[in-house]
Amino acid sequence: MARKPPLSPRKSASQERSRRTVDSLVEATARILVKEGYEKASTNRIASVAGVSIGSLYQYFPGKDSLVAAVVDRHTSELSQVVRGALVKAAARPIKLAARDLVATGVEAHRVDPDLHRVLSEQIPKASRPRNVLAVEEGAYMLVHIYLEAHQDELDIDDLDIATFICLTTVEALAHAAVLHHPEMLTGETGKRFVDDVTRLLVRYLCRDKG
Amino acid sequence: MARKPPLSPRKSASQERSRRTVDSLVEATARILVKEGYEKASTNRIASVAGVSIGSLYQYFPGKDSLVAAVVDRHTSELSQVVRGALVKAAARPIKLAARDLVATGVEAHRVDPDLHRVLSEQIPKASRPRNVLAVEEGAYMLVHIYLEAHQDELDIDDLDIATFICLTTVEALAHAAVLHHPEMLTGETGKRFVDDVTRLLVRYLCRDKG
Amino acid sequence: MARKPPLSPRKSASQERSRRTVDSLVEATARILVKEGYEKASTNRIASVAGVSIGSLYQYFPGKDSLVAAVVDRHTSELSQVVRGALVKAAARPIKLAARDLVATGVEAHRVDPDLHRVLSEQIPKASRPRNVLAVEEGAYMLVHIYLEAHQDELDIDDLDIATFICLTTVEALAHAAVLHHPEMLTGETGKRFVDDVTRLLVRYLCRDKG
Amino acid sequence: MARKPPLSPRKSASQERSRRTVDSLVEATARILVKEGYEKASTNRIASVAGVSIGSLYQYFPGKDSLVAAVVDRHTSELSQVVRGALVKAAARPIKLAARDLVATGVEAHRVDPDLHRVLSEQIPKASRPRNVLAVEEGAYMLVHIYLEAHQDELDIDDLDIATFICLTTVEALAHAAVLHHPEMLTGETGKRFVDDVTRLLVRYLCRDKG
DNA sequence: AATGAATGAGTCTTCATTCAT
DNA sequence: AATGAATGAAGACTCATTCAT
Repeated sequence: MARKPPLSPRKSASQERSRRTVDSLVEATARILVKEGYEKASTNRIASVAGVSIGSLYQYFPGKDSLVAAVVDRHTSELSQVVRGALVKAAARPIKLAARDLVATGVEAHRVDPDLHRVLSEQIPKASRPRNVLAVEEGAYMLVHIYLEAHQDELDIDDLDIATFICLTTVEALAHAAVLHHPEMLTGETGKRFVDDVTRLLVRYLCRDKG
Repeated sequence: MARKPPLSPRKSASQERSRRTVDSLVEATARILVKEGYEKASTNRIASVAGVSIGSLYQYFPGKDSLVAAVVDRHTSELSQVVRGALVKAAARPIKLAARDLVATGVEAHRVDPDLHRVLSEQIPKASRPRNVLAVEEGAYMLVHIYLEAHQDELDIDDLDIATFICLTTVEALAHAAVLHHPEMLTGETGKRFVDDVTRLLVRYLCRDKG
Repeated sequence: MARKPPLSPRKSASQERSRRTVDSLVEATARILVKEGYEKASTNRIASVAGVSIGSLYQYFPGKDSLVAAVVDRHTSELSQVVRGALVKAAARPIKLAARDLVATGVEAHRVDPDLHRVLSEQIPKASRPRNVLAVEEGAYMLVHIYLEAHQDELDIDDLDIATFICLTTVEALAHAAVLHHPEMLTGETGKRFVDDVTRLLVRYLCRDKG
Repeated sequence: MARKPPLSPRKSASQERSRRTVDSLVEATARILVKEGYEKASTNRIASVAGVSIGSLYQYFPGKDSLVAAVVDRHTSELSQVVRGALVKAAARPIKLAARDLVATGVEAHRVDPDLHRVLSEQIPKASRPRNVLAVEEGAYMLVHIYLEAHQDELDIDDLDIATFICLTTVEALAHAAVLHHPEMLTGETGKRFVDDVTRLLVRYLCRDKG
């Protein structure tokens, strides 16, 4: 077995055909991951599902992990779009509404492609996660941090770092667990109640007096 | 590729000598997992690190995942002892104290063997997780559920299931993230503040009026 | 133990290079079978004797038995050519001559590659025998059956099936035993006498009056 | 894997208990051979089916092949009893009857334990066949040879060796093929006709004028 | 650029056999 | 004598990766 190759693609597919090749490879990887899991995702398999020769695969990706990383990247970008926009909007609203937005956004994000999300979170060695992911997390962190800072006078908070960490971790974990393990908790009446509850969790935690 | 072997051990070593063999195998698996990760934990490697022949390994474990499962089992048992006792004690106390206990217990549990815990939670295919784990989770769920039920009149809660889910998921996630990603947040003054904050998060969420 | 892989090859080598690879694998298998027997014919051994990597072997053959089957196939095809032609010719001749042809053909067939034939008949699990073999046997059966049917009036036979079975089984067994266990019986004067005798055996059995 | 050990048992089980142990081992081997085939007959398996420790197995048998050889031996002895007696009796009768006896004996012999016989003849490397087998074959050969010699004046035979060879090989092959591959040919009316036919095959071959 | 044949290190697993108890 | 834990050589097979065409 050869040594671990780098995670980034080999060349930025400039030409049209190349782009299509790269896309089908990433797409094939995602499909295999979802339908058959990480173990079954061998490079040969991926190439064949993508309708591309194994040689070409290695023309664009230095190795298996790089493909997985590309999938993570792509998925993260999609999340990013959902999250970034929503968060920026929320930043302009008062706490109670902003909190609700944050929660809703968390759930929304986890719903982008739950099957893929599950595989990525359950089967992919965290080592393969590219900078991308961190970027999003840090972005969210900063936005929330800044928001809390700006509203500090309305809030009952000592340590902004801790508060930011708690809010984000909590929302992420609840959205994640709800979408993946208790999807029934997100539909109908219960769904509304769940979002209400999580929002209340945040608001009461953050605000000076009772919410 | 070989058929997926079952997760449960092949025979439970009765004689003294074989118990030692089994122990060193499980121990070796844990060490490799922590130091080199799931991928490196091949049966040959495990056997060699355990100072045991590969044949003996297969005498007691049908395959790699069964060994990993044994490690998870062992670790879960250790957690279990910490958690179970603490939770039962907490069950007898008023909410504010109980909440603090819950939080402390969560942090405590994650501190049992953080390195191992990290590997197990980040790299082990969920499929390898044995019944054991679920048992503990369900146990905790029940305890909390019962507690909330018993204190329902003091609380501001509509849906007990949602509340239980939120409390446990939140505490778990925060303890997990804190121990693994922000250990500095758990020491000294900040540490105290962190536990305070999380406790407050729970209490304010649960209780009727201001916390 | 690995799952029993199928007997048929994985892909039929289209390019020049791969055809050579496949050929040397089959050839190597045959050589090992003859020189060292079935047990020694491991896939690694075969690949190494063929001067081919083990990976390539598995690219074309799903497992050991598939290689053996290919050898059987190849040998059977060679036999087939000898037998088919001779039998068809014999079909046009009167009984006494046809019988002698049948016997001679049987001996001839067993002489194609006696060493290989011995191994194949003595050491190869019948399960590894491909469709091919049956085809030849059935072909011969049909030819003889039809021949006897056509000459029924000259013959002293009640049950055509039994007669066909007896003739073929007998010739096969005698040719086989003679070639493999008593080659001396097939040379010079004795050889002639042997063929005469077997022919007489058939003719007297089949014909109405004295032979 | 260790070198090929000898084929003969280690010690003649003199004591009662030893005898039972040896018997159950041979019996277990036979059962496994019949029910699961040669490949599945591992020494550990045999010992466990025999209800004997693997250590004890090696106390009595130097290796796996020795066990198989013992099974062959046992089976051959049983055949031997059937064959020897019948053949000796037949030796005192005129040709036509003797021939019929020979044929009947052949069929009878193959019916002793057809399942075991099939496995032994199809799956056991001929190398494992002990002296025993040869002894029976040679015994039969001698008896027939002597018989033909004694009746030479009634017969139409040049070469006694050839004739003996032909008779025995033919009967063996037909009985074998009939029992194993066409059992339906041995029952009822067809069964009688089959034996008649084979007898006629021999008689006409051997006798001076038409049979 | 694309192709796909070839590679071989490395994994899993079995099983005949030994030997300490 | 019996036991069964331990051994490890050997075999089957995969899959990431290279490279000649």
